[in-house]
Amino acid sequence: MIPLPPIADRTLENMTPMTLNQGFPLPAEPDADRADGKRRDSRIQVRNREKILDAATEIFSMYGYRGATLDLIAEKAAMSKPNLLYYFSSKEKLYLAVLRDILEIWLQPLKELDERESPEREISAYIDQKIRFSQLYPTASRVFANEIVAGAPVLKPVLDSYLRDIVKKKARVIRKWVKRGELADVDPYHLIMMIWAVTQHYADFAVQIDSLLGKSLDDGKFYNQTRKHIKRILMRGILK
Amino acid sequence: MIPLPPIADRTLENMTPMTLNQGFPLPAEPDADRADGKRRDSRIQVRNREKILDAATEIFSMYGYRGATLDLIAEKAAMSKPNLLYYFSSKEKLYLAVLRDILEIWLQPLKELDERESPEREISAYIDQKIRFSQLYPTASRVFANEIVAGAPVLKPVLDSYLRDIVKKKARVIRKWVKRGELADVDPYHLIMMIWAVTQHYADFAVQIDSLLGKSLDDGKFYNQTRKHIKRILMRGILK
DNA sequence: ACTTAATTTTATCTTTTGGTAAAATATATC
DNA sequence: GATATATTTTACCAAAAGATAAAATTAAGT
Repeated sequence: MIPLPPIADRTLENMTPMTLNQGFPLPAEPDADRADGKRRDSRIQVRNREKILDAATEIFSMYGYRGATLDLIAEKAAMSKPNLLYYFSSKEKLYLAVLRDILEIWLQPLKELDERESPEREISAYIDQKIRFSQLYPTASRVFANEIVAGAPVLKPVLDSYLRDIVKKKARVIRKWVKRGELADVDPYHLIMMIWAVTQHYADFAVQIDSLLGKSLDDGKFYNQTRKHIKRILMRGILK
Repeated sequence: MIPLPPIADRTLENMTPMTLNQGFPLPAEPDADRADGKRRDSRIQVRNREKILDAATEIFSMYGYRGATLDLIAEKAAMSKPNLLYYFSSKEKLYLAVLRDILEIWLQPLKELDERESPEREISAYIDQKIRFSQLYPTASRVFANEIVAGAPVLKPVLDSYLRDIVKKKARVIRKWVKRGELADVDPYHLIMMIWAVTQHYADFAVQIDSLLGKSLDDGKFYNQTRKHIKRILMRGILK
């Protein structure tokens, strides 16, 4: 579970160290609300929280944190705004919940680069995972994109610590492959960035892809074509 | 000059064909305001419009259209809100003006792929242009990213027509190279998408890059390293 | 069935936000 | 330097948006 700090609106002076640093890392409490002894997760509770999170993910993915409104989210969740606020006591808490869910899946594929295997196999599998994520969770990817483009007001600490460490480890593995002569002399960090950029692009800029190619990753054929094409070029580019 | 339609908030029902289609293409009047016979572009006029456009670009780049507020923009432009509205009579008009400026530069590097030259030279130069754009106009790139991620409510028609045509032409050139055997058998569209994805990534996700690598394209050394690295991998990947 | 707790709705409040009106100030032209 | 015009400021407004209170309704436990 990745801990998330309170939102800091990095707006000129508004960006006090307080809001950004204090409280991080956090107790990592999934739904900070109602930590009392009451029974939760009733059928209705679970269903509605999920409905809200889904709706919120979609709205946040389109408009980012600031651009999204509880009215829009409530409408999409087919629910009154006060009712929504009954489940998530503030817009900020809702956003954090959404981000937490996304991070959980988003950080997963990173955890599997095995230096004992061939780079060909491992990197290929990694690309597969990333493009698969873009296919399965395009809206989640866009929420993430919005957050980063906005300057990562919430996720900055996560990028600076958690993600940074993971990437560092993976870079080490890649560097080892290079040293062993199994890979061309590539910079591990840039390679990882390239893979991220290309795979996420198909989710984040789906509208543009659709306008220009008339296709989306939903289309199984297009998905496979894209996947193979990316891999072909990248693998040719980095293998010895 | 690229014509821009009125903004359509693609929010559920709100997306009437009216707001989206009608009025496009537009008379392509740069600043739709004050088309009367009064003299414009006084020294002060020019300076303030520029100050506002700069501030607006920065705020829109962080928060997108919906998330940006005139108060924030006015503050960044060191100007009162009503004064800002004196120069751009609505948030929407201001956003359109910003987008117009961005499109103008953004669409430029696309116009130069010469099939009579070698793909090596041409594509290499193209990548250079794109990454250069990311270095010079990172905020502009993020405004664009926000607009696309949001579903391109304004730019959709431009993507569907203008950009589509340009890309189609360029794809033809690439395909010709492939047929001539000067390039590996790559899909032109995917190749273009890959180049866009990778080069824009360094501008759009600059915060993430900074967190993970501690660098930005502002740093000349890093810029060149990035540029060369991207080109090395991509060119190896596509050349015969 | 009855009681208690959980959920939903209605009404409302405050702040923010896009935008206007009109007065005040500065700038330019003669 | 007077006059007209352009620019800026001050004071507002109405609608949107985040949030709360309390009443009304529904579901659960006995």
